[in-house]
Amino acid sequence: MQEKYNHLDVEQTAQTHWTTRDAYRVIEDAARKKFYACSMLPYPSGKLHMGHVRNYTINDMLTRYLRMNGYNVLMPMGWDAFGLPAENAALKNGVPPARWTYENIAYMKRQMQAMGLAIDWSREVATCDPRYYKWNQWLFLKMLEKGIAYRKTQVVNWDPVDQTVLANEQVIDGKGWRTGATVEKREIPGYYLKITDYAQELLGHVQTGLPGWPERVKLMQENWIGKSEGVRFAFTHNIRGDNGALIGGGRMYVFTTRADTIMGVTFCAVAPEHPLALHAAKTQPALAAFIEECKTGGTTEAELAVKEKVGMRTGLKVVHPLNGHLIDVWVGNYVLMSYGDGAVMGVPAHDERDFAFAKKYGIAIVEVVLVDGMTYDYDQWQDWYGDKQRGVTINSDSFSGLSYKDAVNAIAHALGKEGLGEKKTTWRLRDWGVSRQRYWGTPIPIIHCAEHGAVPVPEKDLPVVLPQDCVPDGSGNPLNKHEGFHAGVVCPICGRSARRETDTMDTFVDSSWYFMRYCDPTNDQKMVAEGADYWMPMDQYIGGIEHAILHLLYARFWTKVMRDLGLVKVDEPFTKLLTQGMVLNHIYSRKGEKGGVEYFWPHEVEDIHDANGKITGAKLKEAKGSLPAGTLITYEGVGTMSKSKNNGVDPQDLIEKYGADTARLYTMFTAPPEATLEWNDAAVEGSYRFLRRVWNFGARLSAINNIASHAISTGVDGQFGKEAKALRLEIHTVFKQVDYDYQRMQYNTVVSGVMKMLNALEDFKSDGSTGSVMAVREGFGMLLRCMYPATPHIAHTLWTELGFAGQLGDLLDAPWPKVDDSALVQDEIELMLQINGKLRGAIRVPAGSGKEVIEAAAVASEVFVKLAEGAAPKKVIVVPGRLVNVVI
RNA sequence: GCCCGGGUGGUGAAAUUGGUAGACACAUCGGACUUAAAAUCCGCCGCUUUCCUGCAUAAGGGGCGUACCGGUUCGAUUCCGGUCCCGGGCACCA
Repeated sequence: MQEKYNHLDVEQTAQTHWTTRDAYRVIEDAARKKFYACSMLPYPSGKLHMGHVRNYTINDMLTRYLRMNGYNVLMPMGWDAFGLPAENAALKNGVPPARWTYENIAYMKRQMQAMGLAIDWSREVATCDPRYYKWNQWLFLKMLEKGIAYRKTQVVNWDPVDQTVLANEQVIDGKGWRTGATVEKREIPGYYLKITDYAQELLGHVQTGLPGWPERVKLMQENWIGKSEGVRFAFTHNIRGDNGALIGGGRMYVFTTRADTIMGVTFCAVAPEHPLALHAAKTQPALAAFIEECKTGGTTEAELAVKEKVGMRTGLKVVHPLNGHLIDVWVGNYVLMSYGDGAVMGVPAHDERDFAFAKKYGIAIVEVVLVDGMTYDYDQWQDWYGDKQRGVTINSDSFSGLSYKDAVNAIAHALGKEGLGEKKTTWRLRDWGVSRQRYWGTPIPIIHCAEHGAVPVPEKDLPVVLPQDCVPDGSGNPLNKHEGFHAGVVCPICGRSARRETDTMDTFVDSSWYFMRYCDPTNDQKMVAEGADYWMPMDQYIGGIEHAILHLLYARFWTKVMRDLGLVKVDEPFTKLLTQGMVLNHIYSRKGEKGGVEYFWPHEVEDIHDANGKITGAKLKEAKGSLPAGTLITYEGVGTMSKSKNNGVDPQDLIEKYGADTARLYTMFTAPPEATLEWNDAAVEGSYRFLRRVWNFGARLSAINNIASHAISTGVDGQFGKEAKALRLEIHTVFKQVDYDYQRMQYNTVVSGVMKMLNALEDFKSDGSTGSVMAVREGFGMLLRCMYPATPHIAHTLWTELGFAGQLGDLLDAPWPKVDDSALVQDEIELMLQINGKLRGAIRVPAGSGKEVIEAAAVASEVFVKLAEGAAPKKVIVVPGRLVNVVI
């Protein structure tokens, strides 16, 4: 074999071997234990980034490990190929999104192949392929039929200059990203999916049906779904609209989880779009202007939450349902029309936000809950004002003197008697709006007829194919102007000329079921074929923690819809979930003269540290453009790697310089899979060095005559000398830990274990006896199999070169090693000795000693005698195999 | 603002979840090999030397130490309460 490790040769040869064998094609086989291990499908942004490398290496390690353990393992791959970045690239380069996307896919696929991933490429899926998105359209039509999909207005970010809808990402500080114009909220019609119909089941399964999911993800989903029990009730009024009818039937509904405080209501607030607000604005120009002002700014929850809470009186009054007081109706910028009934009651005494609002506008504060006899201070909010558990109602007529629970029951009962309210469960979760005013997505299969309105495209006409030749220019959806898309379109009902819907679907639709399509990706008869019954549910899903809520919740919902339509049998798609941590890198920027921000690559700057070693800033290493070397650069901290911030690391450089095995080993070794990884490329060299050491050891071994014939025969302990026994104890002890770490997917310590194995083998002084050679061969054979899932190329080559393949077969399917218990037997063990909980020394006792023997040894030890100074032990705690603690 | 997670040496981290804190590595430094360099191999590597023994900044012992403050326990990186900082998500980025 070659004396020097040459990663190019090794990786090429191994990959050719696997390709020739068609090693990764898997077929459904009911006789074998199946395992479906899948990564979240990548967006084809151009190149792989380190997050991908990390994700797929985890997936690949799992796949190869399980295959050696006898499983029929599926590892598929696909492309989340629709989306905004392709349109942005088109704006920049004038290249149609389709071409850009397919070129990226081709490039990234080559990169994945160079990484040596055990992907079954025969199942590849691209979501922009009509054979795929046809089924998005098909299921959407089924949902329309079932009433799961419906149409209503949605609020979007509107750029008044470009006359286009903006994504939240395209709104920067309330301004359009390209025009700088102040963004407005605008209501337009769109399609929604009734995920709220599934809220209870989605919540229930989080709590009981997903034991293989991380607790933190389940908690996040639980909070997102946000079940709350409360009371929905109405204030009454006789305000009439222009048509003479009572607005809202004379009722203004609100929802509250604090019905016990209803007697403390001193105002109400409605959303700017609420019918009462719009009615009042007709006669009050100031109010109309205020409502208009509320429309500025973006739509994100974060933005609304930090916005100052402001309001304006409408002059309208409504009647309190229990005490008959007339209550002022305000318009509040913090009330959302899309949440509940678009109106809230205001109880300043017991809600922090209402308190602040009341102080600001001089609204009365009426204390109606007393906590532990504490004195209410009307000037200053205290946290206990909102404490419902310890409170007792006061100032509440017949509802006074009650606990929270009793007060809510009594008040709900009283409202019920009047027919003005009842207990209700509400959800924070909102229905899923799937309409996007964009080109590069799945066309929504609807035809608009002047007479019949929005008419579903007949199933036989699917797919509605997206034209491939559009180049977005930033002003609206190019499908509106694409004549071919609308040519010859007729209403399916009356046959008269009509227009296609030009909205496309949210790309979360694409990613909500692709993992079922992998089971039979080109089937043109069925959305999912029988293969899905074999592979689903997915056994292990792996992806970024950033998808903990939206993607995972939508995929769970979509699966349940498919189940209810009889397409699949599973309730939940993902049995186990591993949420990989983000790969972060430092971000360096500088404000340009014109106000824009320029980002710098980490390698272009040198950090400036304070006395504690913290980075406070940076300076340019070399001149760049008009900026001289040494120019001060702002350090923005760490953040996810992104193209726009110039802080991505291209794995291609690593692969070319050191090989895929080094890139894989490094990403696995540097941090545990679930942890955030702050990039630091100084340590890559070390991983390469380790592989070279493994290679060199293998080369030395192959030089020993007949090494291949020294197969181990377990259980024949007598054949090993003392040194060989010690080596086997070390190797098998470490292997036991490595195997445990494989099972819990803690791959960083798997790599540590492999390093420990090599250290032990290198330190071993062979006496040339058969036992010595056998122990080394056994140890190295175990090492190769342990490192193989992480670094398959080098392991495959050494395995073959050293003749292991001849005995145990191709490493792909070689049997996973077993711990030889006889190698773990020890005569004597060491226990730590603590006195009063402090470590003072150690004692040696025969293995398997009982508590009495250990106690006696501890008390008799030199350390104890010296420190106890004759005092008798008060208590002795023995932790088997670890330590003994004597309390005196 | 709200929800979730994290914080351990110069650096990445480990500690099988209450039992030897820093395994395994990276970097720096010191040494071997070499005419030299590279490569390789070996060694040191939390703080405290105004805590003690010592000529000693050698060696040994002691004390402190897992973001910070407090608590539970024979024993806390691990459990509980509070604070600070960092990261992820917040429904049209994916």
